[in-house]
Amino acid sequence: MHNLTAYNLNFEPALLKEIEEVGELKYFKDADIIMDYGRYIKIMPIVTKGTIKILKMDENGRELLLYYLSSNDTCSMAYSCCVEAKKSEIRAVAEGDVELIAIPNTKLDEWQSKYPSWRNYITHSFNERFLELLKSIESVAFHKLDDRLISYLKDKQRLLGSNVIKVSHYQIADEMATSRVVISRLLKQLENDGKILLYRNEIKLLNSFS
Amino acid sequence: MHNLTAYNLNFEPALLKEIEEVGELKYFKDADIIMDYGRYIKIMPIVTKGTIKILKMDENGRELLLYYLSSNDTCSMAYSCCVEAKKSEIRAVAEGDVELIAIPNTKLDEWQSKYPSWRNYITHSFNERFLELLKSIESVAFHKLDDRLISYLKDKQRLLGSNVIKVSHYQIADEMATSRVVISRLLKQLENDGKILLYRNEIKLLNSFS
DNA sequence: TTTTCAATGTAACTTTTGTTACCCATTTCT
DNA sequence: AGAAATGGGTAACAAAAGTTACATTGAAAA
Repeated sequence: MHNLTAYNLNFEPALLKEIEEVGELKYFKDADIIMDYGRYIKIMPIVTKGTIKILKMDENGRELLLYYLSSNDTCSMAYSCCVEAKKSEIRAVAEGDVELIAIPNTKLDEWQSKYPSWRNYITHSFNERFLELLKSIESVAFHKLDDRLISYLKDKQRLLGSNVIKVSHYQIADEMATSRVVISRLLKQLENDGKILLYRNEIKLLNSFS
Repeated sequence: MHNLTAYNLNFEPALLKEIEEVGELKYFKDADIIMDYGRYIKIMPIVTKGTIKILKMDENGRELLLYYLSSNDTCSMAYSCCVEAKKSEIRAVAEGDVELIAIPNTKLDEWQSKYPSWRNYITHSFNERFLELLKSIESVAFHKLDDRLISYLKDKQRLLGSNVIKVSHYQIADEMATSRVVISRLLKQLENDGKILLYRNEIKLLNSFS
């Protein structure tokens, strides 16, 4: 029913059966906050449909988009928070409709001892998230805003599978932890360079963009 | 002999025995590169003495200090690289003399199924490293250089257990991915504010610093 | 339709950071 | 000792990013 095999996770039948039994399907809609700063987490999510964005916030309320989770992904933060009963340091927000399987924290360690495929999955997830954080650090530490903006737009493009990105300058500024004026300025520059077209709440990436 | 119990790791006796058997003690001296970009990793280190710094490098050769590993810590990157046979994305460098136990990659998964304390240790390590990366991102994304420099100095202070930090402006600039002139300028400002004293290859943090 | 509001454009200015260039002092090498 | 290398101070300038302020435009609500 949850049909995780379809997504190439290669879980053992016995594990799939257990997931069927204890995993609870949950649904979220655009902009729903799935996980938040300082909140305790009692379930580990496995995303089955849609996209979740993971954000880090500073004391002054500015945010930074770290990475996206999509089908088959899980949140490593959630895993260790569950197992160690710690508070979340990040915020997870639904981008569009999201479906996920919620695994109760009581099962996580148990499955680690029983199922090699579960161990693989957890290790693999941690590694992927780790690499994404490294990419994120690289972006912020080594690249200027114009480059980062281009990366941001490319990520959106890949994620949406479309050259038309429906987003306001405010949203971009938020997710990149800068101000709207700066983003507008850089976007206008990209438009002047013939790489994008700007409309209200919409950016169109031209062929010359990539 | 390796005496890991002394460090509060709470491994089961049977696991300690296995570590005694297969773990190999390795020694490094200041500035030795323990792990490097693009290199395959076949062992997982558990630090028993000294400090290791973990760095990320960009295409142009600039580096950024991510965090330190000290006694009882392990490198999560190493763990997943071992298990998944992937190349390292980071560089690990000894700060002073370092002793570590090298665990062969063949044991990592096996112990996960056999020893709850090993699972705890791995999960805990991943979480700690994850949180350090988040701190690192927060620093670079949300804070200005002067704040970051103060954090840098505080970290060194804590690590060395001393108010006297033996380091050149060049080194600081390297680890913070900026230029020497900028660091000298900011340090001089801190000195003028009466927070530090500057000498050749040495910075003394005054009481008013913290 | 008129009003209201959110989204964007843009100028002018400040602050922060990076760069270049050249200085002097100390240490190390020959 | 003299030469060379390293570490640090500082000025002057350039580039990048942040800030403030205000105008314009399009969309939605009254």
